[in-house]
Amino acid sequence: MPLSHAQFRELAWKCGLAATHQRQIIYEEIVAAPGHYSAERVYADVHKRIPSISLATVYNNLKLFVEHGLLREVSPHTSMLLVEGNLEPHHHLVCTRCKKVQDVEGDFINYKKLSRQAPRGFDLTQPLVEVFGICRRCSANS
Amino acid sequence: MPLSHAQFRELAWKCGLAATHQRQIIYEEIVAAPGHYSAERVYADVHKRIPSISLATVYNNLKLFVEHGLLREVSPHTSMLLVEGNLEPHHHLVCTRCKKVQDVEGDFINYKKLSRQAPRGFDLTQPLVEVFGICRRCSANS
DNA sequence: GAATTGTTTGATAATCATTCTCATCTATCA
DNA sequence: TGATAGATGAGAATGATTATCAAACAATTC
Repeated sequence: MPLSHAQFRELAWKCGLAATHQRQIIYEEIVAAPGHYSAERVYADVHKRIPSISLATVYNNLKLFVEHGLLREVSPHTSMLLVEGNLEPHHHLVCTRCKKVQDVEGDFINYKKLSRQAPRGFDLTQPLVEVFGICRRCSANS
Repeated sequence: MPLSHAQFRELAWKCGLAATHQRQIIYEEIVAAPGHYSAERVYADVHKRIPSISLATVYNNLKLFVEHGLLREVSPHTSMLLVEGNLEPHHHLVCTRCKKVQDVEGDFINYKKLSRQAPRGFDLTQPLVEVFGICRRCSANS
């Protein structure tokens, strides 16, 4: 999904972010294919196109993109930053053993009940759910 | 909930773990009151009773207890190890901003649908669910 | 209850993802 | 053009966790 610089500039503009070359390449690499991307992975990919890129720049911009809603953080709770470009509502299945994350459709949740059970004031306008279990491969090896 | 050494020995016995003094105190400190305990917190509490305890020992034993089902890991996905003694089925509400975790009753999930939607082979026999949102305090400050 | 054997402990070093620092660079506007 | 704010790159710093390893201990056997 190669964006024109103008297109990216407009996107960044809406968020009040400067449309730098590094930002555009970082964004492109993530949006190019669906999936969950670690900072290291993004760094490796972007490094092929901008050899002088710094890992800190990747981290800075991933966090900025997430803050501004251009990317989604796969799990706001995880030990490793993972981002995804898929902004459609969906949830995640996480393997307790190997920590791998897979997407799952979300209509197994009764939102009415959930918000009734949540403490007053807890904002669930865009609830994101992570379901833990054991993936096929890990349950085979045990 | 002070356990006799004999009681703790029996508990450890079932898991094939030696009933050391350190282990008993660590376990007692967590089971004494409901709540989510970080390794540092447990270390601080246990340190009052066993000043020579090492942080590594706390980590080792928390992980062993979790492996053997004596404690539950609050989030298998988090950057900080948190454990709880509450083994009753329940789920967690996590604030995306401040990362604080609260308990929530679990019957907002349609397990039938969930397992239909999960990929074949994904083991959901004891699903643990984390729901992300924004806690009252954080949504007030924004 | 002493000897033996394997496990556990404590101190500390190592690891690893992430964040910080700061000098340099870049873009944009006055 | 020069000034100003923001972005970048290199590497050091951080902080939670893990690894290492000698010394201490628990459990089993005699």
